[in-house]
Amino acid sequence: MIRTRFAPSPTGYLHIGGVRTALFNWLFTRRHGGQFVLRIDDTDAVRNRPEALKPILEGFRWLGINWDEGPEVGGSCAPYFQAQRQSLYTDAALRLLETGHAYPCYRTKEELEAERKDAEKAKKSYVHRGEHRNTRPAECVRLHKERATVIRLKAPEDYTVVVDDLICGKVEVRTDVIGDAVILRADGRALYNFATVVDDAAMNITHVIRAKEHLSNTPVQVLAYQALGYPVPKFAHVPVVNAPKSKDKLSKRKMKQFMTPEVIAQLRAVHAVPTEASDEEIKNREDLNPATVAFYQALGYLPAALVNYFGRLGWSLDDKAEIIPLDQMIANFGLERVNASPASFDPEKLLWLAGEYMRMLPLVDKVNGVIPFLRRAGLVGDTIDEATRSKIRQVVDACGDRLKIYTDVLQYGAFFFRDPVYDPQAVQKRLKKEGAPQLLRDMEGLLQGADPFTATQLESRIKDFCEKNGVKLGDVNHVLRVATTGVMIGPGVFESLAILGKEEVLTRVKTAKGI
RNA sequence: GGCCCCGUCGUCUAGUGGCCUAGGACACGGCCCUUUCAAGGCCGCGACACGGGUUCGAAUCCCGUCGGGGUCACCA
Repeated sequence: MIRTRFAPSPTGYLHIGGVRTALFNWLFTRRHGGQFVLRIDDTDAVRNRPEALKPILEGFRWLGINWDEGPEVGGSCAPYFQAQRQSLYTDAALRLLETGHAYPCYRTKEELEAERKDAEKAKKSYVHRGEHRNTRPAECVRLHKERATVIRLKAPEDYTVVVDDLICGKVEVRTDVIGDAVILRADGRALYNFATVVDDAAMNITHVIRAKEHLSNTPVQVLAYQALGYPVPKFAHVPVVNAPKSKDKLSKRKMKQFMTPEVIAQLRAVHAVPTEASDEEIKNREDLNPATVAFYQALGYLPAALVNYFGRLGWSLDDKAEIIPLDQMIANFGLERVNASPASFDPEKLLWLAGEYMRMLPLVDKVNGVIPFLRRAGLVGDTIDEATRSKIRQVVDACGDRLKIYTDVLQYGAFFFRDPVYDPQAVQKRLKKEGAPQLLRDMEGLLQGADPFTATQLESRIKDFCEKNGVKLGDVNHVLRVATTGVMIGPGVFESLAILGKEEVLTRVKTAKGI
């Protein structure tokens, strides 16, 4: 039985890099009918707030990445919070002390710092070897009982650790460059490197699929497995995700740089943030940063598109496939086809994919999907009656392929739900043009006489008008569009007029004449 | 600095010695379609980091150089 895990720390948001790693774990597990475990790495008590876990779980749920064991679902290896598993780490460390695989170390920070500097000066690896390395186990235990201190793992001498990585290949490291790593702090708390080993072993994890930055730590972890007498799992280190158009890691520490004025403007435009929020406040919203999943959710991306995109980032099915439905991805995902080199996150390709997924979505689903975003923007009320739903359906239909993400409905169709906001540029270009007022007067009559007030009826009448008067259809439509919608872009004019209805259209034309 | 990993169009990738004058996708440019904007169709731009080998033949194998990243914590 294949078992994998993902161990996020509760940061308050689901980072894109992490999602990609988690997705690879999940795909691999589902492909092989295994079990996927979510374990919460909450040992950093200062940084972790309990409520900071929720957004992460919600993010996974939204994407459809479900876990077989972990928070809220439980499992036979509970608890799934590392802060609650401390005794396991202590026991394991004590056992290592007793079996002669570990020893207490009383070196001060200053002494260690000096050692490190010497090593650097000598251009050698810094490898710490404590004075109690060769002290007898019983004596080590006694020493530690007498005065609790740091416990170090004893790296065997003259030995080569071999990590047979499923993505990176065989990596060999000699123990003479591996220091005796601290596994337990002086206050008794375990270090990450040790806690993961103990947990992964206790949870019977067979495949450790994690980010590349852990590759260098793996040899010392392998040593820990061996000292503990545990079977060593298979490792697969997936390359990091780089920032857009860059070779730098998409770092959690540099998230603010993605909150550009454009991004902030976009969040405002779709009402993803309170209107009264300042730019600075928005910039600090880690939960809405473009490096997080929630950002794309707030913009109305389809989760399936995100999954497809991240699945394709660093992994490929063949030489052609871009749109890969989930079932196909699960059926074909394999670590052999994961690229060993880093991949940059490309928001533009993601948007394209989002559009492709939106296009495939049935109209009913689009309508349901768009409603919360219309509501958030204050364009529809809490309850949607049949007439409103029907109107939304017409609007979404008229938007057609323009709708790539749900919030696009705001850009292309807001004027269907409120009075037009006249764009000065559009007014200048279309309504202030010579002949425009006369054209609008002509249109009033034409629109008045249109019956039924449908797109096809309007189209034939307007085309007829153009022919008789020797005007270009484009010129008429531009004026009509700006007069009734306030802007220069949007769905087809005929469809738009029909959706607005005769009465509303005439009102708007009248208003436009007065500008 | 030591150690480890990586290096094909701007980006995601195909490629495992001959099918490669390197294929696909996003982006970009042009044209067509067209009532705007999207979408669509066609065309185009554009890469094997560099230098040595091995071989009849190398993007693919070996060595070196350069470049990028990671890691060397009582962080995760």
